[in-house]
Amino acid sequence: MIQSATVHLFTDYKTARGILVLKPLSSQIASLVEQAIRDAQSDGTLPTFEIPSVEINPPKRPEQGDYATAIALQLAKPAQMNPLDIAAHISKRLPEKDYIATIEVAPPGFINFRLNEDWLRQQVETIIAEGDDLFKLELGAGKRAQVEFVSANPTGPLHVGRSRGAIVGDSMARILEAAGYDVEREYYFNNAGQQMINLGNSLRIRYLEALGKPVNVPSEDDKSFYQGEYLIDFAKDLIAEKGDSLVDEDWQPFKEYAEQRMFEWIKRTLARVNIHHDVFFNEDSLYTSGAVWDVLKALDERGYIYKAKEWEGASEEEKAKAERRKPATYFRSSKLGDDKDRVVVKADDSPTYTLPDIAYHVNKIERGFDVLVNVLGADHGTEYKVVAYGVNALGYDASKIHVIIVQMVRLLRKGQVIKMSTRAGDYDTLDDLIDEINQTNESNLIDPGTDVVRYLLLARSPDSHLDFDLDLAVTQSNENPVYYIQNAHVRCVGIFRQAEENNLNDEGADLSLLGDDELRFLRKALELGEQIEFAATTFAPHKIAFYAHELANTFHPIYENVRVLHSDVSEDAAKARLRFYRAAQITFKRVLALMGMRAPDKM
RNA sequence: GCCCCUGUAGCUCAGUGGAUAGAGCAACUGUCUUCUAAACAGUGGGUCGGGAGUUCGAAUCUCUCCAGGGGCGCCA
Repeated sequence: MIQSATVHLFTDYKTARGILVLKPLSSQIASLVEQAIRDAQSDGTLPTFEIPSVEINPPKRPEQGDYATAIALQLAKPAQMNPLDIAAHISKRLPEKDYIATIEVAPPGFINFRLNEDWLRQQVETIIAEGDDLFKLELGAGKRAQVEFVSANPTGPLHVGRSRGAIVGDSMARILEAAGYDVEREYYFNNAGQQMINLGNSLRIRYLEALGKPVNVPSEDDKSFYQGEYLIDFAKDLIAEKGDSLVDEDWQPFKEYAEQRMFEWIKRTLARVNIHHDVFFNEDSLYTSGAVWDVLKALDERGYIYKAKEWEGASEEEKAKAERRKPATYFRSSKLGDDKDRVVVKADDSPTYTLPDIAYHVNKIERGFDVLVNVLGADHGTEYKVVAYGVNALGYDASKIHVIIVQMVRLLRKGQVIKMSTRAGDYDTLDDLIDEINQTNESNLIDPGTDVVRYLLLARSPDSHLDFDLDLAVTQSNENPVYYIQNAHVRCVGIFRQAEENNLNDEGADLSLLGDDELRFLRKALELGEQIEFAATTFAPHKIAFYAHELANTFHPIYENVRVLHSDVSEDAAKARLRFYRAAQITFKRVLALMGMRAPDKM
């Protein structure tokens, strides 16, 4: 009964590379409805008007079917007709499809679709056939996307605040991959600025201090000194390597050493949470290539550049001060809608961050990506705005750039907020956080805290401020959604482990033996396509985290009811159920992978 | 003062202009000799911050007010 079952969802959709791709049911139904409206228009039943995009969603109540649309209600005004009549006209023109059992019109004008249950049962085979590529969509097939995220300068270890953007960015990349895009992950950094010189100087001080040389260790008030203890460790390692041979050197060799160590550390931390960048883009290359000055020249040619000593709104004192200075170079962004003009070249002829940032985004666009995603922290909120003005001013299309602004993370321990600041040294690193979760976890997983961190930092709208509750993160019970989801996968694997001992397999399973419980799960599992599509097109990776929880929430009650290895379950039923759990396992594995999490076999 | 984000159940949060606003946790009551109880079943819980508007229909869109967070540098 398993033969020929895998064709239904993806018959029409193959990419150039020959990979099978699925199309979400809601999109398929939406095209049917759209066509039906067009048909009704061309035979004169409906007047001519522009058809809005047809939204198909699973309704809240099961008696309203599996999918529903309110399109007839929306068309009431342009068509100047009763919505119920419109719905009737549309549903009459909908073609028969193997996956649809019934189409009903419900007042005040909804069209409700119910899936064919035989077809639904056969999707067990589709899911198994798709495996790790389950619901790889055609949406981005043949297109390239780039996600830029983390982009922290190597001045300190990755702290929790930055980690949110890291997790969100990588999850976004995974979702775009699932949507069919060819995805590049990029990390933009600068190792040439004042911050890095400060880092070199700070390490030099720690180095001299460790050697017992007379040196003043700056206080916490000194913003140019990095207080972090890690520099004391670096200094010791440096002495072990080079002895006291560097005592007469300036900041330079110290900067190089610190940078290299710091980057290793950041990359190691990122690798721990399953994040790997394809490209590390150094801001400095925009200077050596001349791109920065090209941008300035191009802006100037378009009349967006002027020189001035002061800015509007300066106090008398500031004006007096400015009189004695050389003029700075301004970008006339206010002409494009900005609140004020921005300095792009300082009086000392060095550019501010704005100019290379514009050059960088121009560079990204010129590399030919179809979609660019930029994950930024809330403290950089205005930055992208200025960059977009600059990119547009140069005649490029800034609308290709999608910015995800992630709001702040606060770390809570026993209800108390823990302050985080890289420079002051009282930072809380992502490594520390993971280690703390690991310490209280009794599972056999390696580094279990990484999955907890990935989920908890993802499962919130980026627009929402995030309180990371450490007390919740370390609980190993149903309070913790991470284990709730992973446990669903563990339970599936457990069945197969046991089935093997009992010499039971799922070959030749008769899927018609699957009942309502299994159907409920399959309906939810088939929503994954829509979830991926929605998360990818609205740049909202947190959707997948919520969906994962809903899927587990559908699964666990079924697991209680639908037993495989009970004595009162017939062998045929057991085979069919085993086949079903194989599909369930694949679905959970896929969803966890989309979030960069592991699908453990045991916990 | 200006800009951005947030305000939904006791707590933490979902919610795409549509049908009776959802989930988890917490609280209470039950369920393991059978594939992991890190689970399941059940109960209670709401002026969707306030007000006005647009709409056949608003938690969702507009305006306004209130509260919290972030940003307003010739730092990045």
